[in-house]
Amino acid sequence: MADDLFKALADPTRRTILDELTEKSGQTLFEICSRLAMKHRLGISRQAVSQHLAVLEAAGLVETRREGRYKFHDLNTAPLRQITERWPTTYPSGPEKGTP
Amino acid sequence: MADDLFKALADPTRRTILDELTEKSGQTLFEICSRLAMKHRLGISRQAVSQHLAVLEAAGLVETRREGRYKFHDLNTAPLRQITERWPTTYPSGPEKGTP
DNA sequence: ACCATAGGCAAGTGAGCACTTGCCTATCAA
DNA sequence: TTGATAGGCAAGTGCTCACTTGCCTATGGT
Repeated sequence: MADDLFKALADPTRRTILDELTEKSGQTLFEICSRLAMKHRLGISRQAVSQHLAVLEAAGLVETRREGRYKFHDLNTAPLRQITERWPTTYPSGPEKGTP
Repeated sequence: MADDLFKALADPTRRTILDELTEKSGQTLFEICSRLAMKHRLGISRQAVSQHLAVLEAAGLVETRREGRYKFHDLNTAPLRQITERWPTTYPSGPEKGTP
């Protein structure tokens, strides 16, 4: 459902998590937590990050794989394509297209 | 700010408005209202649509121009580009636009 | 002038969401 | 086993947001 995708992108913390996974995919929950605290100065609980990851996973933006007691989170940007497919972005390389 | 963009996309009614403006750009408020009622069976007040359009305009997705007592709303999909610029969608062969 | 049309402003309400708190399960090392 | 690490589940709280209600302004036709 497209609803899950846009709802997942609506939160700034979730977008920061996507940024972190873009920089390094395959992180664990605790790894993401400490990165958010260090780099972004986000005082956020582990449970909150876990819930964010669940929302991102429901949107298909994050995929998970378990190995022992670790759960790794991988980024999947494929669902983002349906955005520009739904509302095509007119690239400025085209000829005079009307918008001044 | 990117926050306005994703907040604007978070609501399903606003996304439907973007769909309508994609189909026909330059509609007035009442035109959008009646289209939402007819085509999408959305029982929604005029004020609600007006507030949605304000949010879309704050996000830069809709631009307006006044002519007399009419206010026309035009779609601008340019802000959507920053989404796939922020999280690049992995295309199989570089920045080509052709679908694989 | 009148009146209908097109749109704007502001306060109030209800529901959804982010976040916390607290407790529980599973895996690995000593 | 014990203890520490990695993660999950569920109820509660505060705040944001979508929508309504009501009234107001401006433009155009007759």
